[in-house]
Amino acid sequence: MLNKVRVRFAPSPTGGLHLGGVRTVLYNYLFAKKHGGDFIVRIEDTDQSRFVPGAEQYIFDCLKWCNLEPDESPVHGGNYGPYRQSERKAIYLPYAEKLIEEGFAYYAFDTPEELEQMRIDEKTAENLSPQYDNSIRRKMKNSLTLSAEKTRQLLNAGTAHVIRIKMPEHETISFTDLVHGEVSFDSSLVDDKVLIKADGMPTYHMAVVVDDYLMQITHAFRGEEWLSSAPVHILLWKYLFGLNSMPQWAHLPLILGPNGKLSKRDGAKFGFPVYAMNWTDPRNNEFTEGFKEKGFLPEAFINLLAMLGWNSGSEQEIFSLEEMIDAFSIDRIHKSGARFDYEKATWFNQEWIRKIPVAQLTTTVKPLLEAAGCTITDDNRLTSIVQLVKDRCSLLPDFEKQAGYFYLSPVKWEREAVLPKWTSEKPEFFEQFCKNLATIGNWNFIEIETVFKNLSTEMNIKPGELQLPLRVMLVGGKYGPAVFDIAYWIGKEETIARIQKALPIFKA
RNA sequence: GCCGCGUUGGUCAAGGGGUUAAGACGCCUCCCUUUCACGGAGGAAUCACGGGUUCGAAUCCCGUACGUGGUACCA
Repeated sequence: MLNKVRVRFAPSPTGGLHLGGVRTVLYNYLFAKKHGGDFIVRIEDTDQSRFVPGAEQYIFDCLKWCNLEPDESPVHGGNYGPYRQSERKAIYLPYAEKLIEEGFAYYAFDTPEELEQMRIDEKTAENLSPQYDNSIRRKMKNSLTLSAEKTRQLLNAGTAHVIRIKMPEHETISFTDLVHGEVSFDSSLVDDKVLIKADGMPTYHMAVVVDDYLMQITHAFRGEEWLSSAPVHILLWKYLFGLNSMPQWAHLPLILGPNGKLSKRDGAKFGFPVYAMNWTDPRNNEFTEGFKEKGFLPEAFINLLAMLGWNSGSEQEIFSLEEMIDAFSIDRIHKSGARFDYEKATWFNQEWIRKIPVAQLTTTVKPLLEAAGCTITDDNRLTSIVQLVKDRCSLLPDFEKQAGYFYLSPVKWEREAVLPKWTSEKPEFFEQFCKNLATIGNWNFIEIETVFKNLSTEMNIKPGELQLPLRVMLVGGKYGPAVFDIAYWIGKEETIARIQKALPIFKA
């Protein structure tokens, strides 16, 4: 590659950041870093009616959480700004006017009502959604059908108008997509897309081309939903800047939900997140859950996303960001959409909980436990506890159950779990056990176990029949690591206290 | 409807003319553990369909079906 690699993620700040969006960011980022290039975030806020306050900040918060920081953006700065299209409004019109001069575009004065009427009038069984294309445009009110004088008149009078591209007739437009290979379209089947809207803002089509050129983008990754409008972009590049400077396109496969395209509805319906972080729409207070708050580690989140539509060709599935950068290549991106599997997603998280350094894990788990009511005064003790239980957790909130009882005495017990084996000599055992525990000088799990085993031998009760009741008394249920480890970390007094507190409830 | 893109177990996928068609998630059985996990050993389950081309097709070609995206002064 001759030029420095420059890629961009271009979201419109209209709501939460979707799984697919984050994956697009990730592939951009991986490719840029792999080739020593720049990753740019450009905000595509050309639709003022869809502007949502806070959405832009939210996007940057998500990128930060994922550790996918841009090199250039409205908040990170850069030499190709401004990075918000709304702030670039004045840039686009001259290019559109140039297209008109050269006969590649035209003014159109049709009102929204007239367009709607056209769609009704022209609709037939063979043409369910009529487009403003080469067959229709000669029936409409535009600078192609109006005299030059009339057009000038309308323009001077400030008549509302748009600028549309004039799609050529029967021309095959083809290009090589980095993911799909050769793709071609018949130009007469593509409509005359609006380039500049009546409010003077460019549409996406105009803005991507001009901005990608001005920002010297070399590779353009975007979702496959854009593939159908690629011919418009190709033509614009050809007319405006020449095909030689056009970025290489890579249309990424879609991420699908349990049935069809993945939507935030699916998340609500099936109980998994689809946004990177929690998002509340300020317009209607509609809340959508995020992976972060659901208890995913960012390392796991980007890892699982990377594997949805790409793989390294090896059997490796767990990748750190650095490993992904190293292994990434566009030619191993799949052509077909991938269905998102929440079970597998949680497996990735489980793997990452085990993989990241325990100190780092502890830092993220601590506030969770505190929020659940645990008072944590000794970080070293917490670290040991996290180490002890982390194999049992696949989502961060699992730590509340698996580590909470080290701080909070159980308030209810799974009596049913022990009742079947709860014979009359058991209470006797535990009362004596408490007395014996009290005599232990050096409180460690070997001592505790020894005392336990000795007494069970003495009373002729199988230790196995005693362990489960002990566990339930200490933690409240059938879970957690080895019982004697638990007793050790709870401490002598607390262990005895918990047994004595639970005993009457089991007797009843 | 029209146009584009796609189709390997339930899901993610390797493989791209000759393979017993990898591996992972999930599921099932067993071992370990008298908790739950982790770990270990097994198991069930796949090339959408129909035609070609070829000695030979999951792999190449053509149809069909299905899925998916687009068909806005939204991105």
